[in-house]
Parts: sequence; structure tokens; C-alpha cells
Amino acid sequence: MAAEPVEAAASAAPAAPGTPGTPERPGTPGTVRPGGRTARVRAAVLRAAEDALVEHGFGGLDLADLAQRAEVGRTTVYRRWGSTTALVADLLTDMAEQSLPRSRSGSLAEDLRANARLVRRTLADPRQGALFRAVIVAANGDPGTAEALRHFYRRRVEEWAPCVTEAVERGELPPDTDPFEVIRAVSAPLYYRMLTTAEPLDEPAADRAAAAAEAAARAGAYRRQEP
Amino acid sequence: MAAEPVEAAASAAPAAPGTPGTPERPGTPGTVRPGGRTARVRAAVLRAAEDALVEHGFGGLDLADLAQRAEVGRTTVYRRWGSTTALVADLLTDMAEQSLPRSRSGSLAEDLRANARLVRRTLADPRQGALFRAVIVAANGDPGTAEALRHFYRRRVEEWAPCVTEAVERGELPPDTDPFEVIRAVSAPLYYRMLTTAEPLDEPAADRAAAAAEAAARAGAYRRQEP
DNA sequence: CCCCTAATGGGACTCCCGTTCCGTTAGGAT
DNA sequence: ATCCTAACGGAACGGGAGTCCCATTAGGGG
Repeated sequence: MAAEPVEAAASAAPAAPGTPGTPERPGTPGTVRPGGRTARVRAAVLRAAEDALVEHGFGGLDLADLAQRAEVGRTTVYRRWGSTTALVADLLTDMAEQSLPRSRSGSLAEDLRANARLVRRTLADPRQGALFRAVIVAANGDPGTAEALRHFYRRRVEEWAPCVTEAVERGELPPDTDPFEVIRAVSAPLYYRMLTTAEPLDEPAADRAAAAAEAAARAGAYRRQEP
Repeated sequence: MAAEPVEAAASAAPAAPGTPGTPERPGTPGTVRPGGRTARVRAAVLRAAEDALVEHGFGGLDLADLAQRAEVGRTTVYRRWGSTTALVADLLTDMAEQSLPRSRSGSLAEDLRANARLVRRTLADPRQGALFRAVIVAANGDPGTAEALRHFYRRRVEEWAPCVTEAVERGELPPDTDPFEVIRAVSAPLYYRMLTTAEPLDEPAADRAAAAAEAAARAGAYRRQEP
């Protein structure tokens, strides 16, 4: 991954329970060093965190084990992130920066189906699916992580919204249709399956989700004002 | 660590209120005692678990604290349930037995909206919402708990399916519409909001979920066979 | 190239979760 | 009513997660 600038851990900044004059906490006046080593450590830990989350889930996330995987000192992990939820929040801001290219076929039905299938494939994939599950679990246990997750999904939805906007411009959908709401409507049943009912996440399910969202959108269910 | 048969009634216990705990010692084929004290302990612990989950979420669930709340010995809690996930699984089987009465208005749109509003109100309620969140989090970290959650939702969906079936019989919906799928389609966007995007769970959102599910159903998006 | 210090890392220490041992209580069968 | 034993509870133990202290390393400004 790219060595992006500064700490994204602003929202998940390590709490400083120690004495209030203690140096070496982020926020103290002086030069911040986002430099090579720090970035390298962050990248190594985040990648190790992904692996650990996939293997043992969020509940089984162990910062000590993590440090060993990343070949980094335990102290460093505890100091920089402080908690498992803060670490996952940082991982999420990192994930939010990697954007997936979306297809633009010019047909609403096709675009929605492509989106549904992409989401489906992601959630059904053993590695990606486990990661998303873990990340969502973490977000539901900590406000900061929840905010990071919210940001992640906003990014994803923004990428796909244009295909709805264009359909509105073509007159396929009611003029005051909320594009975000339509895109989210595609994902919702797939996430619902993964998180609660545990039913098979197969391709027909994805196509049904896309078709349902399209039908509902055409019927005006996602208009901003009620008729 | 070797896991002894401590595995309590959790993973597969279809327990009635006041149900026997599972016999524990491998070599004691003696009588099981579903009796008063055991049932009382279970009820007290499950109620305390609800409170604790609401207050601190699943991640903050502490069996020792739980025992104190329930005025029960720590050892008892560890012996009977063994883990926090197993305890939540037992709580879920208990919750599955309390059924909510549903309204039957004879109109598909109204029934779906009533369902959506009920779900919405439940998830938006500080107590119930926190409880559901915690329970879902627990289920996503343990297969046994996931099975219990699946069972819980099957019950709930079965209760509401008839209003779809009747709409099919009245000819309002395509004949091969899957009733379960329609009911789940109502819940999905609401759960999606709560678990991932954290957008407001207000009444318009509920009504939109109901309207979208209805429109999609009418359009044949939930038919068992593809056209 | 050199220095200053932010950042890392090792190791010891503490505290608490989960387990084990064993005595006590109470359900229910006779 | 009495006995048997399933189930509960107190207390001590062990281990691992998280913290603290201080020496070491390396970024980057001069």
C-alpha cells in the first residue's frame, strides 16, 4: 500500500491515561515524524491485523500476537493504538483510501447488478468476508470505529451513485430519487444475510438484491419527498 | 487449552423457561434436575446478561460482574455457560420463545409498514437496540451463537410471513413469491443502517423500507424461479 | 555529516479473567 | 420425612493481557 501521509489515527488517538506532563505522546509540541520507520511499522501492523482478523475474528484479536506477526515491539502497538477497536478504526481509514474501479455500462439494471455481484463476491470470499465481518463487529463496539466505518461506506457509495444519477437524468427514475439510498438498498439485503440470517450468499441472491432495488427505485420508493 | 465438556446448554439447547441445564459430568448418568433453583439461577443470569449487554455491549461483557449482578456464584456461571458467546446463545433461545403479537390488517402495504415500524422502533429503542446490536455482534464471533440467532429470526419471520402469503392468494403478488424473502427485505435496510452506515433510524426510513419491499415484491423480484 | 529527539523495543511488574478444588445447599425420588 | 446427589458457592491458584520504565535506534533539520 502507498505510504500515505500522516496518522489517520486522529479519531482513534491513543488515550493518554498517564500523567499530564508526560512527553512522547502525539499532540506534544515538537516535530511529528510520519517518516519511513513509522510508516513501515504502521503498514506492517495493519497488514498483520488484517490477517489476524481473518483468522480469529475481532473477538480473538490479540495485540501481543499481532506485534509478533508484524515483527514489532508489543509496546509500540499498545502505545500507538492502545486498543483493538482503535486499531481497526485505523485499518478502516486505510481501507477507505483504496478505491475499487467500478464498471459503467450505461444501463441502470446492469450497473446495479454489477454492484450487487461485487458486494456479494466480497462478502462471500473467505478472506474478505471474514475481514468485513470483523470490522463491522468492531465498529459496533466503539464510536470511533463506527465513525471510521461510516466514512468507509460513504466513500464506496459515492463511487457508485453516479450510475443512479445518470439513470435519473435519462428519465428512467423519478427526478427526486436519492442515489445513495438506491445504492445502499442493493447492499442491505446482502449484509443482512451475512450478519444475521446466515443464508447462502450466492449469485442469485445478488441478482435479486439488484432487481429489487431497481424495481423499488422505479416505483419511487427512494424519492426524497413522499408523494 | 483443552475444552472439557463444560459446553453447556448453549450451542444447541432448545430450552423452555425453567429448562434443565445440561448434565455435565461425563460419568454421571444420574437424574437431571430442571428444578426450581436451577431455573431461578438461569433466569437471574439471563436477565443480568441483558442489562450488562445493554450497558457495556458484548465486548464489555464480564462473567464475573454478571455473577455479582445476578447474585450468583462466579463458578456457577463459568460452569453452566463457559463463555460469553455461549451465554448469549442461551439468551437468544430464551428470546426466541417470547413472541410478539403481530397486527393483521388485511392490507399488504399496511402489514409491511406495521412490521417495518415495529422493527424500527425496536432497533431505535436505546435498550432493545443496544441488546440486538450486542447479540448480533456475539453471533458473528461464534458458530453456536450464530445458529441461535438464525433460529430467533426464523421464528420472527415465520410470524409475519402469512400476510405475504395472503396477499399472494388475493392475487396482489406473483404466485411464486417467497414470503420469507419479502419479510426479510423489510428488515434488511433497517439492520443495515444500524450495523454499518449508522444513519438515523426514523419512521420515514421504516416506511421507505416497507414501500420498497412491497414494490419489489409486486415487480416479482422475490419470485422463487427466475423468469 | 552530525546532532537532537521522536519513536521503537525489551523486560519486569501488576492485575484480573478463567480454572480448579472442595465443602455446602437444596431438588426430588422413595 | 429421609436420603442421595445434582447443582451451587467460596476461596485460592495460574496464566496471560496490558502497563511502566528505561535503554536503543533512526528520521530529518541544520
